Amino acid sequence: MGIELRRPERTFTIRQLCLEFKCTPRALRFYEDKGLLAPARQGLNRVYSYKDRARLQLILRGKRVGLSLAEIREILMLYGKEDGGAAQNAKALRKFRERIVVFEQQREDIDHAIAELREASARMEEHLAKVRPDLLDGSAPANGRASAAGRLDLATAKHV
Amino acid sequence: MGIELRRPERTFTIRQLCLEFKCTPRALRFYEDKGLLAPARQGLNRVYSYKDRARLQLILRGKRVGLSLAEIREILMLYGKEDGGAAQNAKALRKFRERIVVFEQQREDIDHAIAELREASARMEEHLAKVRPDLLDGSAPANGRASAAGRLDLATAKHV
DNA sequence: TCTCACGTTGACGTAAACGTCAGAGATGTT
DNA sequence: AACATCTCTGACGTTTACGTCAACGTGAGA
Repeated sequence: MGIELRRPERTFTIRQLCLEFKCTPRALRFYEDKGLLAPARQGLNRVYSYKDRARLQLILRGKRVGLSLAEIREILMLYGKEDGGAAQNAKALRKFRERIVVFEQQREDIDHAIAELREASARMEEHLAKVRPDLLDGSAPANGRASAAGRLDLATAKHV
Repeated sequence: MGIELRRPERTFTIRQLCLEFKCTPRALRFYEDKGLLAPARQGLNRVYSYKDRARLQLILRGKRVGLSLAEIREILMLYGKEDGGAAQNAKALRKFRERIVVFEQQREDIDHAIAELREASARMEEHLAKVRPDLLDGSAPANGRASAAGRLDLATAKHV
C-alpha cells in the first residue's frame, strides 16, 4: 500500500467537530447509534478522521435539505457500496434517481416560496417607505444571492 | 358590500380537501388546533372556503420546504397583517428577509445534493452499462427538469 | 493528591406532528 | 326501524431527533 502523503493523518475530537459544525456531542453520538458514523477509538474516546468529518458534513447537509437520518443513512450506505454487486448497484441507481426527482420538486417549491416572500417584502417596503420611512434600516433588499460566507465547501466532502 | 360574483361560493368538506391534497382529516384538525386554519361550521361540521383551501395549500407547501407548523403560522399571520401597524410591518419585513436568506441557503444545499446524486448516478450507470447492461431499464437519466405534472399552481394561493 | 475539564455510557425527558382508537351525533338508504 | 356513512371531540400512543442528568473514568496542572 502506498504511503499516505497527501494529507496529514489529522484526527478530531468530538468537541472540535461540534465547534466546527455547530452541533452537540450528543448529536454525534446519536448519529453513531443510528449507524451514520463509526469513528475510531482511543480507549473509550472517539477519534474522528477526515473521512468521518466528511461523512458528518454530508449528514448535516442532508438534514438541512430535509432528509431524515434514516434516509441519510440509506444514501450513505449506497454511496459506500458503489462498487458492490451489480444488482445492488442497479437498486442504488433507482433510489438515487427517485431522490433527484424529489429534490427537484423541492427546489421548485423553494423558488416559489422565495418569489412570494420577495413580493410581499417589496410591497411592505414600499408601503413603509411612504408611511414610516424611518423604520426602514438601510439594509439592501437582499435581491442578489445570499453571501455564501460561512457555508461549507461541499467539494471537500465528495466520494466518502 | 359588493356582491361576490367573481367565483361561486363553493365550499369543501374536510374529506374533499384531504383527497385533493393527500392528507388526513386528523392533520387538518391538527392545523386548526394550532391556529393555522379556522374553517366555518355548519353545526359541528367544518366547512372550508376557498380562502381556507388556499391557506391549506400554503401550509402544505411550507411543510414541503421544511418549515415547522409554528413557522408557517408565523408567516401566515404576517401575511394576514400586511396592512397592520407600521411597526408590525417593519418586523414582518425583517422576518421575511431572514427567511429568504435561509431559503437561499437551502436552495444551494439542494443544488449541491442534486449535483452529487447525478454524478454518482452517472458513475453507476456507466459501470452497469459495462458489467450488466441488462439491469439498465431504458428510463432516461432524468437530466432535464422533472415533469411538473400533478404539482400545485402556487399562483392560485397568493394573497391569502 | 486534589481538582478540573473533558470524555464516556446509560437512562429518562421532550417537542413536533400527527396516528389511532373510543364514544357519540347527524344524515341518508333500504 | 335498522344500518351505513360521515363527522365530531377527547385522549392516549408513536416516531424522530435529540436534550438533560447522573455516575463514572482519565490525563493535565496547582
